[in-house]
Order: sequence, then structure tokens, then C-alpha cells
Amino acid sequence: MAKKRQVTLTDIAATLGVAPMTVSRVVNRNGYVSDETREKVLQAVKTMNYRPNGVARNLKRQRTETVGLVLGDISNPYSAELANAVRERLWSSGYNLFICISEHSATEDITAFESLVDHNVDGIIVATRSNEEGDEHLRDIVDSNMPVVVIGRDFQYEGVDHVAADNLTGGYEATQHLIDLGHRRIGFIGADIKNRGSLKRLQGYLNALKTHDIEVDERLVTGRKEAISGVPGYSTEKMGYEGMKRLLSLPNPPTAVFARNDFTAIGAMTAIKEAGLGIPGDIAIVGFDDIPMATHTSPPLTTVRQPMRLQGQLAAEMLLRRIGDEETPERKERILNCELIIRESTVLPG
Amino acid sequence: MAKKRQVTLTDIAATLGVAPMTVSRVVNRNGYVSDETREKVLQAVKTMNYRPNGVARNLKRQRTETVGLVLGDISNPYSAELANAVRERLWSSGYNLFICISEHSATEDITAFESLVDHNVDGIIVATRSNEEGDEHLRDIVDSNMPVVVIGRDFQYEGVDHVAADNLTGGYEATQHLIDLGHRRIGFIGADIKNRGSLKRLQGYLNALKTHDIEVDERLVTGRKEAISGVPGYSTEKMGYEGMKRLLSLPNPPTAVFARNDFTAIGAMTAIKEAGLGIPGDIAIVGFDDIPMATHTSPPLTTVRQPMRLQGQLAAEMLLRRIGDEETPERKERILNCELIIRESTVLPG
DNA sequence: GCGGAATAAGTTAACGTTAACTTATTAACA
DNA sequence: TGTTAATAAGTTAACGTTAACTTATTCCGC
Repeated sequence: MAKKRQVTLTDIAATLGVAPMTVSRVVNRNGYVSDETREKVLQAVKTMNYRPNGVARNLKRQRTETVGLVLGDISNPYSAELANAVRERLWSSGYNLFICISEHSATEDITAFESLVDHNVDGIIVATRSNEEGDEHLRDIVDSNMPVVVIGRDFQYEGVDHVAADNLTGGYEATQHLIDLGHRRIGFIGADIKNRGSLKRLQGYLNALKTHDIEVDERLVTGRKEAISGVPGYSTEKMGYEGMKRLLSLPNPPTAVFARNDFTAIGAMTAIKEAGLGIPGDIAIVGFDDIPMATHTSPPLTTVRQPMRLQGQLAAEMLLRRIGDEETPERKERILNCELIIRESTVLPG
Repeated sequence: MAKKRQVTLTDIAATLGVAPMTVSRVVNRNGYVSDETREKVLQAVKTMNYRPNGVARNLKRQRTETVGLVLGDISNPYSAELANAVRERLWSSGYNLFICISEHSATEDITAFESLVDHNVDGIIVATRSNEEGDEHLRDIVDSNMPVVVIGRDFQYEGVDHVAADNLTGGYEATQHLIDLGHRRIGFIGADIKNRGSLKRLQGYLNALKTHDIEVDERLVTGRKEAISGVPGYSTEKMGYEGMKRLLSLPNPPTAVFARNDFTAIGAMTAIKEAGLGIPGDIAIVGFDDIPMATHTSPPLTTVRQPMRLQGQLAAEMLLRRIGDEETPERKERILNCELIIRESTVLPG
């Protein structure tokens, strides 16, 4: 189970009859070493396959120049773009990024957090959905002085910065767009109506209906019920496909649908087509996120563009501020505007 | 820059007048501690916000129960599925997974490897494209006894297991399928023909043409040239869109196209439609990977299914074998079959 | 009552590295 | 010639934890 004992810096030093600090100076290109001694050390390093023990180094230095990012649904291109934005911003400041996945449960959240804390990362960015147990662990972690920033997670805690897209307004505007086009029977695919409290997009949809005195028909809201662990879960194209089929089987199907994200919308589109119906002629559809794929659907998808790169960049900057500051900075919150992108899934060209 | 000094186990012990080992026993639920002492320790742990220093612990224990996974193009759902398969298999054996991204360059490869090694992960799975500098670093890492498994990377080294999909046969069969349908002008989108040596799918395409005495028209092979660092790079839907437009502008455009992956194929489909052409009536198209989205395109995409989950699972198992074994096991290589999945982008229904 | 095992600690030293400091010598400049 | 700075090391001890071992007491079974 345990790895074979590795050659240590002290072994090299003993072999060459120099001090371990001399070997360290050569390896880290730090301080003064004569050319002759340097060559001898480098040769021994190569010959004896010495690799520095990063854990020992981290213990002594109390820094790792590594940041952790906890993601939920990595199959959604949203996650990829977020991760890349975070990574690029951190890289430019000399930090490495470790990504952990927490997809289904509070347990996965906690494991991811603990694992990163165990490795003494210099800070953590959390981009998974909120759940009570995970939040409690996050609070503990923050209380022990770990810099933390959350993205799109409904977690309010002094000392934790918060970046999110304005999902509430985004959901409202998506629904408003359909209402402006004359739709009154508007479905929502991707969540159970019970999740309105934690899903701002669903709440925005409901708000728009209410503003226009359109009665909410709960049968038009379809999605997976809460999982056992209390995490609402993520929405996939499969859910879109099945949810759309469910809506189409209603006695009075919707004429328009707002899907929780683009992935879900794309699945719904397939179900519409398989039923021999036209988009948007028979059913108009709006997604959310504006993933690259949204321009390649048939027809191209109307969607709400979420500023993924900006979220990632801001979160990284906020975290760097926390890492760099001796005092815990006051909490910052940025709610970023989304943008309705109208394409041909709701409006015919010309 | 340095984090505030954290409460240590020794601080707790001093405060309570017990030995540090006693605190350790309570925290780690190990050994014998009286109920009275346990309560006192737990109370102090909470009051003083003590968190174990994982780095110190890892240094002493020489194990982290963490594995690193280096991924290239995480925006491709292939990566998500691979990561999830790896994660699930490792989780069931008590290991955590840290994912690093290395997308564009050997430098990113090296940084990812070094960062993981620095944290003394128990092993590394590498799923990025091969490049000489990265390979050299990998060899060094392996020589210092780090267990390593590669996925889909053309890297042969004693002590490193290899899992891959049979891209050569997959590319051959995709092209064969188009030839069987009567196509003789078949394009390839996603890479420059110079990359044939490192891109098995491209080589398979060329092999199939050769088998059928179909002359290779280099103008029909289109994609990004090698990046500066020598890494061919990854293929996106954008490349598919632009590549298809390039092929359509030829005096004698292809009647069929094999795209390097599904993402690329989806982009090409958009270009075909924008040109007012039909799929497969005017141009047939085959992708590669069979990502979930492939069934939702319009028309559904013919593709070569890559066994992503099985690759991830096998790689994880191979790595666990290496981690668990005192001796370095002999090298294992598994090349997994792909499967041609015929949908409506090449063959009309009925 | 005796012996062995369990309980409940404490002690020792190690894990591998480096920040901070000390010592000695040499070179440069006024 | 004297002073200061640079060069080239070596020494000390710390980072925070735990594996392995020791010591003392109590409990249980024969």
C-alpha cells in the first residue's frame, strides 16, 4: 500500500558530503552555490532520481499555490467554460487549479471540500448547488480561515464572496419573451415546482406569469423531484426529452416552453420533432445558458445568455483578494446580468 | 500572503493538559480515550476551530488517498463522462479525484503533472494528447515511482498502463460506411493531414480510402494546423462549421464528411444547412464519440461510439492495481472496440 | 489470587523540507 | 589599509502530525 521510500534531499546531501540546504539551494535555484557544487548536485539528482517532496515543502512553506474548484454538472458546457475562465485567471497569478466534482449529494460536497482542505489549497471556489449539510461544512471551513468564494450557490455567509448570474430576471425575461409573442400556455421543464425556493429561474418564470395574471398550471411544470439527499439535481437533455413528451401528452399541451438550461431545451426539441410538430410554429422554446451548441440546433435556440466567463473571472479575482489579504475582507456579492438571445426557436426569420 | 497561523493539535493538547496523541486519538477515532477526556477534546476542537493539518498528516502517513486526472478538452462531453467513470470507480475504493486541465500546450501538461506530484497524489491518470516535452516529464515522474495510467495517449513506457479506444478502426469503419453508401468524395474535418501520425482517426480514414483505391484529395482534409507548441489541439464545433464552409466552397465539394468528433460534426451540420443543403441527401456526415447530444441533432447523427465509461473504469482499476502493488506490475494495454452507430445523418429512415 | 487482555494514557522520534541565522572567505571601493 | 558587500557554505530548529512503543491501572476468567 505504501509507496517505496523515495530518495530525499538529505540522501543526496549525505552522498555528496554537503549540507541538505545546499542541495535545496541548487534544486530551488536560490541562494549561492558554486558552479562545481551545483554540477555535482544536479548530477546526483539525476542519477538518484530525486524528486522534491512537495508535501514536506508545503508543510514548511505553508503555501501551495493551488486553488480548488468544486463543480456540479461537468457534462454541461457551462461548467467547462467556467472552469477555463477560473483557471486562466489563476494561472496568470501563478496558481494551479484542482477541480473536484460533486454531482449528486451533500456527501460528495463534503468529500470534495475536505479533500481540498486536506491538501491545504490556498482557497476554494464552490460552484455546486446549495444543500444544508454542505453549507454547514463550508461554514466550518471558512471559520478556520480558508478563503472561499461561491458561484451561483445560494449561500450567504460573512467572509464568503458570492458571484452569480441573475437567474431570477433571466427566467422572468425568458417567460416575458414568450408572453410577448402571445403565448399563454407556457411550460417549464427541468424541475419540480416544489423547488421554486432554490431555483431562481423557476421563480422568475412564475413571477412573469403572475405579473400578467396568467394562472399557474402546475401540470405545465415538470422535472425530477428532489433527490433523497435534498439536492434538486441537475437537468439534462434526457430530462428535457421526457419532460416534453409528458407535456405533449397533456389534454391541453403548452404552446411554448421555457427549459431550465440549453441541454434540457435540446432534448425537448427532439421530442417536439418526433411528435411531428414544428418549432416555433407549433411550440416555441427557450433555453438558458447560451452554450456554444445553442447556435447549432435546428432551429437555432432562443436562450438566456449567462456570463460564464465573467463569473469565473470575477470569482477567481475575489478569491485572490482573499488569499492575498491578511485581514478577512468584507463580503462581496456580484449578481451579473443575463441577456436574452433571440434565435429561431421562438421567432421565425424575416 | 501566508495564511494566519491555525490552531494545531498541540495547542489543544496544551490547553487541556493532555498529550497531543490523545487529541489525535479523539479526532481520528482511533485507540482508547475515556469518555470524559473525549468530551473535553471535542469541545475544545469546536471552541478553538481546530482543523487537522492534512499536509502534516500526509507527510507522516505517506499516503493521500487522492488520485489526479489530467484532461484536455473538458468542453467535450467525452471528458465529462470519462471523469465521472474514473471518479465513481475510485470513490468505491476510498479515493478522491483531483482533475487538472491541460488544453493547449506541453507547458500546461507539465504544470498539471508537477502540481499533482507536489501534492503527493497516490497516482495519476493522464488523458491528454501526447507531446514530447510532456512525455519526457511523465517518464521522469514514473521513474520516481509514481503510478501512472494513460488514456488515449500515444505514450509507450514500461510501467505505464495504456487504455484507448481503437480510433484507427473506428475511423476506418466510419469512412467505410460512407464508401458502402456509394460516396467517393469524402472529406475529413478536424485536423491537418500532417497530423496523420498522431491522429488515428485520420489515419483510419486514409486507410479506408486507400483500401478502396480512392485517391486522397488533400483539399478534402481540413483543420487547424499544429499549434506552436506542437500540440495538434482539440476540435470544436466552431472548427466543424468553418471547415465545412471551406469544403463547400471547393469547386468539387465532397458528398460526405467524416468529422473528428461529434462536436465538430454538429458544427459542420449547421454550415450545411446554412448553405441550403440537405443531410444526408446532399451531404452525409459521420461524427465520432456518440456524445448524448448526438441523438438530438437534426437529423440524428451517425457516429462511432467510443466506450468512454469503460475506458475510465479500466484506467481507474489499472491505477488502483499499481497503487496497491509493492512491485511495479508489468505494463498493460487495452485497446477497446468502437461501434458504428448508424442514424439519419447518413441513411434516411425506412 | 494470579495471569492475561483491555483500557487509558504518555513518550519518542520521524516524515522531508526550508526560513532564518551564523560563519568564513574574497572582492571591490574609498 | 580598512570597511562593506558578495559569495559560499553550514547549523538550528521548526512546520503539525502520528506510528511505534512504553507504562500504569483495571477487569475478567480460571
